[in-house]
Amino acid sequence: MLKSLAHCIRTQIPISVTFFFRSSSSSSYRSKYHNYYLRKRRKWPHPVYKARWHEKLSQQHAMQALRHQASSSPINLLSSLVESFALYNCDPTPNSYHFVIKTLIKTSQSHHISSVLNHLEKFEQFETPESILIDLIEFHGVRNEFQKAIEIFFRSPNFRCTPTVDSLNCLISVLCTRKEGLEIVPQVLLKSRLMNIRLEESSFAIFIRALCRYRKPKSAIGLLHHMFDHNFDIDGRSFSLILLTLCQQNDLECDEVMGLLEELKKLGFRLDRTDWGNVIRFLVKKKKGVESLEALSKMKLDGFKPDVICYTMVMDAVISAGDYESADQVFDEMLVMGLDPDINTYNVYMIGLCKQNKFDDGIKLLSSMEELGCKPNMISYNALLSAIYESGELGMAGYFLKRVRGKGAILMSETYEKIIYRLVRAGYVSDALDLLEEMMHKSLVPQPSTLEGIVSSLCQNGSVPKELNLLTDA
DNA sequence: ATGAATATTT
Repeated sequence: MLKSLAHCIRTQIPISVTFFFRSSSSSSYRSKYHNYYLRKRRKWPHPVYKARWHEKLSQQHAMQALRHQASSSPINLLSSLVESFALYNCDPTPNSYHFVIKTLIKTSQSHHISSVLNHLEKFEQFETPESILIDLIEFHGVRNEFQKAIEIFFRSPNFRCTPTVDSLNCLISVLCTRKEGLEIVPQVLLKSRLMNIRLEESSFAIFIRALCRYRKPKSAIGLLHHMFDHNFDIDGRSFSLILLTLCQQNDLECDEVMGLLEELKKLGFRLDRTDWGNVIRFLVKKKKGVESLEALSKMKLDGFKPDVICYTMVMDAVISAGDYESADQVFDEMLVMGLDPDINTYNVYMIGLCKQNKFDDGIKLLSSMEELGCKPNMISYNALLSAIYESGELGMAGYFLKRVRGKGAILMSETYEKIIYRLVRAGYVSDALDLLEEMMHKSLVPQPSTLEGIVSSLCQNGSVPKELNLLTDA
C-alpha cells in the first residue's frame, strides 16, 4: 500500500507542476493530464486512502498483540496470529506470517512451520512476499533438508508468489553446499526454466563459487566460456576466485596455469593488485624466478605499485633460482620505490647471502638491521649460523655462535642438528655432546641420525659410557 | 581483504 501511495505521489508531482506552469497554449497536452489528475483526485485518494489507513492501524494493533503474545508465551503462534487479527477485525499481513515463521525458527519449533504454511496457502489471499520463502529455503538449506527447500521453491505459486531468480539463486546456493545437493541442481534448473525463471550473472557466480570450492577451476572456466558466448557480464570476483583456485592447485604445472590465465584475459579478465599478488605467490611457490620477475613487471605495467610482500616474494624466487644479481636489483628497486624492507625481506636477502657463502656480508647485514631498527630474529641468526657451520669454517663458526648467543638468540632444533653434525664430523665430540644436552634440556627431540652420529663417534674413540646414558634416555 | 622468510646431500 505504501508503495502505491509513493507511486501516486511521484506521478502527481510532475503533473501538478505542469498544470501550474502550462497555461492554455497547448490544450490537448494539458487536458490529457488534467483529466487524469482530476479522476485520480476525485475517485481514488480520499475514501480508499482513509479505509486503508484504518485497516493499517488495526493491523498494527493486531501485530502488536501478536508480538506481545509471542514474547510472553511463544506457543501456538498460528492461533495467536489468527486470534489477534480477528480481534481487530482485519486480515493478517504477510509480515505477521514472516514474524511467526522467524519466531518458530528462533524458538526451535520448526516442526510447526508446515501447518503455518498450509494455513498461509489455504486461508490467505495476499501475494506472499518472496523474502519469506527465501528465508525458509535458507533455513532448510542450513539444516541440509534439501527436499524441503526444493519443495518450498516449487510450491511458491500456491502461496500466490511468482518466484524470481532471487529464490532460485537461494535454492541453488543451498544445493551447492553439498555433493548430494549438487546432483539435483540440473533437474531444478530444468524445472525452473519451465517456470520461466532465467539464470542471471548472479546464478553463474554461485556455480563458479561452488566449483572453486570443489577445486574444479577448469570447469569454472568452462562456465565462463558459456557466459561469454551468451553475452553475460562476468563479475571480476568470479575471475579472481578462479585464478586463486588455479594457483592453489598443486597438481597444475606453471605453464598450464599461465595459459589458463591468458584464456581468462581473453574472456575479459583485468587483474587487480590482489590477483597479481596471487600469481606471484604461485610462481614463487613453484620456484620460477624468471616468471615471477616477469609477473612483477607486468603488474607494474598494469599500473599497480607492488608492495613489500610482492618484492619479498619475487626476491625469494630469484634467490631460489640462484639469480643473485636480480635479487639485488629487486631489492634496490624496492628502496627506490620508497618501500621499507621488513624482517622477512632482510631474512630472504640473508638467505641469499648465505647461499653465496658471503658470511661477512651476512654479519654486516645483521648489524645494519639493528641500526635500521629492524631487529634480527631467530630466522636471521639461525640461517647465518647454520650456513657458517655448513661451510666447515668451524673456528669462525664457534666465534660467531658465542657472539650470537650474547645477543640472546635462541637456537632452533634444525640449527642444533646441523651444528652437532658438523662438530661430530670434525671430531669435536664433547662440544657436540654439550649442545645435545642443551637441546634435551629445552625438550627438543634430536633426529635418530644425529644420535647415531654421536654414538658411532663415541664408540670409535672408545669413550665413556656416562654420556651414553644421556643418549639412551632420549 | 590478501599474501612473504631457515632446514632435510647425515
